[in-house]
Amino acid sequence: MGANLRQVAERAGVSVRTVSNVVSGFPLVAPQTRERVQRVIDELQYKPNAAARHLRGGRSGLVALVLPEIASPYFGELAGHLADGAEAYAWTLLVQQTGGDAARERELLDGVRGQAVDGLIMSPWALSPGELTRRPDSAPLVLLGEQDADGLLDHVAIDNVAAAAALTRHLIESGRTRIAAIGLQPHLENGTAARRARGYRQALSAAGLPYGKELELDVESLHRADGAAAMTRLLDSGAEVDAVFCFTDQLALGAMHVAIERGLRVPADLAVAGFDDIEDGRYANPALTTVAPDKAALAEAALACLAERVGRRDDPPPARRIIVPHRLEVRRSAPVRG
Amino acid sequence: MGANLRQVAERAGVSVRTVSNVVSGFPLVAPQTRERVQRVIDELQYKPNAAARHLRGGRSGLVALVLPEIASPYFGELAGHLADGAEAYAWTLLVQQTGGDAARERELLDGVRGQAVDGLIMSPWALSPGELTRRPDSAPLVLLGEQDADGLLDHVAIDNVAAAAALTRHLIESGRTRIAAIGLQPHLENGTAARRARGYRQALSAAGLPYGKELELDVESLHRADGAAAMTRLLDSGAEVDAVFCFTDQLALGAMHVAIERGLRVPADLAVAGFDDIEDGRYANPALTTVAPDKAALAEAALACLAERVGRRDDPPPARRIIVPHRLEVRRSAPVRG
DNA sequence: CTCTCATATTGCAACGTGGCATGCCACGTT
DNA sequence: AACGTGGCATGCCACGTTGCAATATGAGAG
Repeated sequence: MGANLRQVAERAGVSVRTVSNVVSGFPLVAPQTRERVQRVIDELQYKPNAAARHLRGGRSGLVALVLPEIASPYFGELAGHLADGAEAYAWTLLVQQTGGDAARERELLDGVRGQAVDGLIMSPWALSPGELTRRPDSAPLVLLGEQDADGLLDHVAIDNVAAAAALTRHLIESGRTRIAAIGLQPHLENGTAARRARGYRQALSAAGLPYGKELELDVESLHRADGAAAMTRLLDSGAEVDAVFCFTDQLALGAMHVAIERGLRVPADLAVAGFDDIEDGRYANPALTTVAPDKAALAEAALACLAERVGRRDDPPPARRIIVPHRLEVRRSAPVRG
Repeated sequence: MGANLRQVAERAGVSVRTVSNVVSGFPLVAPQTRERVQRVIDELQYKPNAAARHLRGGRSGLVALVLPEIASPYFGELAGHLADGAEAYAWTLLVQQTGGDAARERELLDGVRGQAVDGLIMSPWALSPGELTRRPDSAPLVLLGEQDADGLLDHVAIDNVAAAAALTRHLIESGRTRIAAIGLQPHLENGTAARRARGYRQALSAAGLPYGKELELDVESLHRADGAAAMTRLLDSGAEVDAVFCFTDQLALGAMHVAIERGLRVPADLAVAGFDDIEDGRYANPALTTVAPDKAALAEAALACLAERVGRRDDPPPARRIIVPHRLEVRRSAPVRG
């Protein structure tokens, strides 16, 4: 165990309180006292005790990141930005995986580690907006991804409908007419897939192109294997397609892998596009066309939003819906002219 | 704020201590008392206060995972396993990124968040074995990756020399004779790259094949971009090669991307192999041959090792070197016969 | 009816910190 | 010389929990 305030105080010949004042930067300390105390602090390598500070002050300096899976590249990259950004707020990030399980999401929502966090940043999958809203007064919460709980909970996201529509338009403009979608998740409350599907259909419909059940493939989860399985189903179904819009890059990479293994040329025979702009997509063969959310901005906005809410617990600001920018990344898998 | 022990005690008409006994499962509590207290606990939704427990008991229930970059797929997957496994020990994982920076590694090694963690699991890059060993009596530490600090610090790893040699032998057996290596990091204290290089050279030398500076490419860091840059250098150098062994899958994916963009056929013209078995490699085009460390075992071993050390702080066990299994994953990028 | 013993419950103290209120001293003013 | 002022330092307490030791209760034996 390291030294505590009392030991520093005894050694410096001052009271515990004075040492505390020095440590916390309280101005009314005589320069020479401050210096003497500081010397003893350095000598004994005193480090403030986080537990005591937390108990006394009610702040732990911890923020929980609650997400389905940290191993997923999108969340991994986001977590990286969040961990970096958290430093500016003197926060440390704590990772909690839900696996997309409703019970686990509920449990973590109610209280991560017995309320020991200052706030939560959560990417909900299985929980409905209603359940997200109906929660006891525990730590402040900021959601990642658009939520229907608009006006009730803070959330930070990109405009999924617009982004999906833009990407679909890009496929149409490049000459594709039979465009399938992979990644619908009707079993999840998380509305992200539904929003991307809406943008996809809007764009097709605006261009007078067909869409319908045979071109829309559900997935259980968002791993590459799910994308691969969906692509297999699509190809086996005999449906005529010249482009596939996958709702995440991981799905797209799995789908593209199967297409290539089956002898299809990407993009000549089949254009493939994804969503998320994960690093893998950039170096895939061919490189993956995708929607690139500004992840750094997403992370920064989530932290700033949470910080504001934590700072004003007595006088809570109204719930905010923060939309961060995205851009289309056109790469070889679905080029401008294909 | 939630209810505390005192409030539960008053309401249940017992002492604070008895409520504590109920909560902690102390056996000497009369069944009906236990039941009555439990009812009040449920009523008030009492949740133990983590800060107070931490202050009183000295255990925070937190374990810091200190690594270069959480967004890197290998570390992301490992973190996923660690977070899952941590639950069995009632631990929560806390993520700290170093970016491979020596100063940052040193700082985190000395004390993450003012000693507020029960232990550290760290993947050092820039710190020398000496510096790792020479540290004050802070939280127990388990290192990921082989370390020269053998006998002084716990570490959990695979046998890098053997794995690299096995992979190189596989390339040789598949008929390759000019085998390059991408991924040496002479500027880092972390000996992993050096170990893989040693295995690579051993296998080449045993087969009577050439190796040397022109076939060994340094990288600054381990991103796909570094692999891509190294491959560009290699191809531009005019060196004759028919296989490339990259010391991580990320490097391999970057390298393979460049090779394919340059019109090389993988594996016909150039076999590419990686190391780590990240999910991207499995679905790359072509799928990446690699060394697959047993990441779940790695995580489990690290946690078990740390748990033992935390449990016996007064009577510390001798430092352990734990080697977990790996296997060769032969895929299309470097098949058996190519 | 008392003594013993096991079971059940309790009060006290302490973990290290920071808010609050107060004490002390020196210095300048009346 | 007495008084007020402001800078500086301090003691006490509470945050919520658990280890320790002590006490209350009831059953069974002598």
